[in-house]
Amino acid sequence: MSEASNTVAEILSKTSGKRRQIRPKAERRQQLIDATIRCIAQHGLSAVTMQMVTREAGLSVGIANLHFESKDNLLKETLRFVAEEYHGGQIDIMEGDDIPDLGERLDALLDFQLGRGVTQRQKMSVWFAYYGEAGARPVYQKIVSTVDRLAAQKLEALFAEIIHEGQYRGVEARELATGYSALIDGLHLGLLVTPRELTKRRARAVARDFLRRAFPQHIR
Amino acid sequence: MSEASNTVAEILSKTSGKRRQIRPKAERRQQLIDATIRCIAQHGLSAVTMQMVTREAGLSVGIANLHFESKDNLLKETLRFVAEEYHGGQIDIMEGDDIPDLGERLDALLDFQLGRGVTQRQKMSVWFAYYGEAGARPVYQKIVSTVDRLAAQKLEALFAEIIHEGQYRGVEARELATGYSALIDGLHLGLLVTPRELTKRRARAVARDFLRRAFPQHIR
DNA sequence: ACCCAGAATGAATGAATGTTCATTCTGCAT
DNA sequence: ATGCAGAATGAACATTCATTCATTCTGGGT
Repeated sequence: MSEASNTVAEILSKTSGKRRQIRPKAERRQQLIDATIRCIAQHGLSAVTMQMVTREAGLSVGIANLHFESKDNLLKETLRFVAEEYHGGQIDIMEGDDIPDLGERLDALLDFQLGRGVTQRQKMSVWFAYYGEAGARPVYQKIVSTVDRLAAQKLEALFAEIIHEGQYRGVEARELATGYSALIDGLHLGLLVTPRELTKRRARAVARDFLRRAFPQHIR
Repeated sequence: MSEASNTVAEILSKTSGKRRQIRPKAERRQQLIDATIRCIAQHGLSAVTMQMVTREAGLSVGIANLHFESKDNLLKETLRFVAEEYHGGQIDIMEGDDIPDLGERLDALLDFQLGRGVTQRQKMSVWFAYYGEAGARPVYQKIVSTVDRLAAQKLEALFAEIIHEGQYRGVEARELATGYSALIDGLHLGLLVTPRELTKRRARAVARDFLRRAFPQHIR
């Protein structure tokens, strides 16, 4: 009977080296979201399938519908995660008092927005994949605009502080903040679509140029 | 025999009011591309189906594969059309000598980029739908970057002319052109995703602000 | 008046994909 | 040791969609 006692799990562990593991719901959710991000970045949103995502996560197909109700929901939650991570990071820098100097704080913000390595590129892909669908999907619009609004307010507040400190004339915080945000978005697009023409180095220089022209005393 | 002489076309023309018409290939191609644009804008790139496109065009399903070889090809050609239309329009303005004053020419460019009505919104949707997939699809990257490069060169040339004419100091045409292009792209994104917060009017003001800060003598 | 090249049609086909669920398995509690 | 709650699996199913192609139709040329 020793041969018949081989369980499915034992056979699997011998052939593919994998063994079924039970993990809490929250962990599996994150695992699936991470896999979704990688899949979108590599294959594009429209090519992503459930099979692809679960394979990438090293799990079975059924599990995605166990922890998320549907593919639609998984994609929605993935967008929410990326949006909150990106905007959360910005907000932490902007309202963090660990960098008292306002000019330095701006620099830190720029570093966050245009820095990082491959990971950042993956997030960018996801970001714009959803933007592309946002025109037709109000759900996506809502998720993005909710977090976006808060970040925009913080940025405007930071700019207002800087304008006050530098006693700059003829500039409006609101207008500048809108412009800066748009500029960063546009640079991300350029980095994604035409990486040959726009390097990360140049993108940074362009963004700094914008800030320097607006706040010459704070950005040298 | 009079009853049996009813052709399919005649029956169709009585029930749906439509009659089969033969038109040259080029016309059908454009008709299908236009329908594709409307479908992408309304339903999103990932939801577009051949049935949807051909119904929107008022044609049968088979015809799409007759004039384009495949769905993939139809989508590719649609992107090419939108890209060339947008960049072509910009280039016409930039190198057109019908507006001798450089400041006015800049204004005309801005009008083209952020003006127009509903049509423009449709094109924007298409534009970003493809950007979203570009990270994973080199074909799209190539189409966009090809036309993009030419427009970028023209813009840089225009900026260089303006810098020379105004004898502006401490500004580089190349850097400014990259920044301006990114800014416009970012504003388009904002108009698409958060139309509540960013109106077309404000987008224009922000873009003009950028130009005014760079070329104060040319843009008042 | 008739012909026919090729434009147009849409039912049929097969492949791909999201979702379900009966079954198996794990690890904690007893 | 043992039981069991619920986590995990993946074959099966139903649907949707791109593509094909046999057939029908059109309009210019003769």
